[in-house]
Amino acid sequence: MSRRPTLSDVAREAGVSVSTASLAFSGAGPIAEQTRERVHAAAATLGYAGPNALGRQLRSGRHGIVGVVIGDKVKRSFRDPVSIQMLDGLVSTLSELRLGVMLIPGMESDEKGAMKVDPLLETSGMDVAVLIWGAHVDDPRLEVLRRRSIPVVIGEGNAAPGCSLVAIDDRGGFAELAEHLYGLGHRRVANVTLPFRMGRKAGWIENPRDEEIDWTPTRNRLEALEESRLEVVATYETPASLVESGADAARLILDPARWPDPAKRPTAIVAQSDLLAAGVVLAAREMGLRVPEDVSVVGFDGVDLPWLGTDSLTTVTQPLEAKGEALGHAVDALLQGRGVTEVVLPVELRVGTTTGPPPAL
Amino acid sequence: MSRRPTLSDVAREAGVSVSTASLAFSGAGPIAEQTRERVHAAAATLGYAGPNALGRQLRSGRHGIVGVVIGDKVKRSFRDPVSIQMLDGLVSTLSELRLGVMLIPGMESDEKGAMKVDPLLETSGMDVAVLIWGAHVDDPRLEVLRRRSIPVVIGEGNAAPGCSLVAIDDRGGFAELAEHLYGLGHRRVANVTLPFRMGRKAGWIENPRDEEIDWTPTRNRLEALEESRLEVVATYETPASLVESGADAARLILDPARWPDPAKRPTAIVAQSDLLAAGVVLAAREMGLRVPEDVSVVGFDGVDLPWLGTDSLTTVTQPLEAKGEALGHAVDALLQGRGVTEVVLPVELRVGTTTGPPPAL
DNA sequence: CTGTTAGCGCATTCAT
DNA sequence: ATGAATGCGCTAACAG
Repeated sequence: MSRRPTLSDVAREAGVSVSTASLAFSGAGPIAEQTRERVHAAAATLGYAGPNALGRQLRSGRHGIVGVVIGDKVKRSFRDPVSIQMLDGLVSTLSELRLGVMLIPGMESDEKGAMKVDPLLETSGMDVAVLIWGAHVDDPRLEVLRRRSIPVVIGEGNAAPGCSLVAIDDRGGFAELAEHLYGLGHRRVANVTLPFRMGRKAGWIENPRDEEIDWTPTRNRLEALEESRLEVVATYETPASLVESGADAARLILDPARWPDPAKRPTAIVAQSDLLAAGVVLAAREMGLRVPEDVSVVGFDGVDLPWLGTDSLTTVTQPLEAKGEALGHAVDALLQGRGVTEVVLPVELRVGTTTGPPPAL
Repeated sequence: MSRRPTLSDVAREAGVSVSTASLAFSGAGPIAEQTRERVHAAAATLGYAGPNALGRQLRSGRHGIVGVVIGDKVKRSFRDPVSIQMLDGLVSTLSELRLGVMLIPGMESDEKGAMKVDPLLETSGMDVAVLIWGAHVDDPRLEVLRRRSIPVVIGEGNAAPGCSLVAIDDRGGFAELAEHLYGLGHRRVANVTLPFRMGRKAGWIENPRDEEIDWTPTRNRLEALEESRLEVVATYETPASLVESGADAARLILDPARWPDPAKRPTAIVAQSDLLAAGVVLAAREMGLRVPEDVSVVGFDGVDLPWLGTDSLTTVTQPLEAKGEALGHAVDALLQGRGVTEVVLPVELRVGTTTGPPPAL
């Protein structure tokens, strides 16, 4: 027999019924030790490697797979250590629940620029989907998932009806960051933001209040800063949380030509992520400015930036692995029928070496 | 009816047989346009979202899943852009083949330090497994996969019997790198290597030839350097391809106290990866040395290091995405029954700003 | 403790 | 062009 042996082959070889053989592997019922051994022996002689996953899955109605929608190409999504650490927590947690993580790029813009949902999301089998970077309004991915009745956990995004949510207190974090700067004596700051929504280009934002901000972290962090005691004298939107983008923004913001009146120039730059902030620091140095003597810089996330050398960013740390674990627990709750859950995780201000009092005029 | 509708529900609603309804969705047979529409209409009224993946999978014997074994925790594996870019090519290629990628951490050392294969690898359903960072001798993961008769594609590792392989010409690349340095006038170099095998600590290697090197990239690159016209005056093994590890190594290598006779000190540092090389550059600067005036540095991989500023590493670029695609094609070949394949991808020397003539004595 | 029976949802024969 | 029948591999009820 050249085909892969099945449970019934093993049962026949061991001289027992299929259901008994099944019990010998699953242990989900009473079985004589002797019988069990006989079945395993038969399995060994036949080279049977245990119950076939497909059969078990069909029977149980479970795929054992959680689709993780990263929302972009892998290399773009995972250039950011934030995603990776979160994914780490998620994978570990789900692995213990015997659930595998399937990566789904999520959405691609085709030639005409139209958004196309990844075919994997349309057809591939999964028990739950996790949108780690949230959903936007009228998100076509959410529609697909709803049509397929696949329950959804959203990380760090707009709460969507019927979806579980794991968020962080980024408003609170940004408020603390602002207070820290205010306390040091800063009054005027520039803001380097994350993208407002999908497919944005870099550029100045004249009036942030007039913009439609589809991406929750961006909106929360921006609003928290606007509501602080600091005056935001310039806002620059970046297309992605990348060092280069932060550096580009800083080069423009710190250009002396932009501030004919030194009394109006910002004394600190608030970046919405650590990668952006790192770019700001590098660009500032490149321009001959000292951080924090000439300009203070703050970020958000609390990721390790080993190449920043001896500096450490003043930032707000978010519990990335815990966020991944929380996503995993939300998945579990859904699968256990415990329904939709919502969690907001705390963040913490971490003062580093990139902030200090503003320079004297 | 509160349970999810099945194909037979749709068939009944449309007044056709199940097999006809199946054809209406798969298109794998002749069907009247009218009937097809009727079935789809019935599906719409019932809220049927297309054939259930589980049923189809059991029928076809295919999971539609490729297990990608990353060999460590996600955050450690993916701190390296090399893995990520490769994964990107792999995911894109497989996505077009309607195959999902399941992430498998692979192996963990338990409390006692014993290696334990990830349970997902033991039980989770997958059509093919990809070991992106190769296999070692007597790799327990390979044993598990062989027992389960899951075909295997190995990236960048030792060829294992019965497994497909996608490798790069890193020997050739390192030979070119060495020639480049030799041509500039260098004679003595220090070598900062990748780990020799799993679970290694950082440290000097007295005699590399005496060491058992379980990891192919490390071995290839090391041997190619040893076989070059350069004299390797010091070899330092790092525990991982990280900026910090490179910096640690460089601090020791460049310590003047180590080289009482300046005629013997290395004039260039050869790192086995770009991340290591970047760490070397940063540490050298920190120690007040100019690169390349005081010491030349080369790396390997050709990844983007935006935070290196205006410098660009002299390195060998490997086609990372193409490697991922090649892994995907190897998977496809296996699935199509085209059998085991082996590919070696070319690499290319890219001269940057971190190499120059050695300093005059 | 073990065997019998009955599906899980679907795609594929083979008839008609 | 459509329908009836079969089985992919397994597990859960139930009967013994």
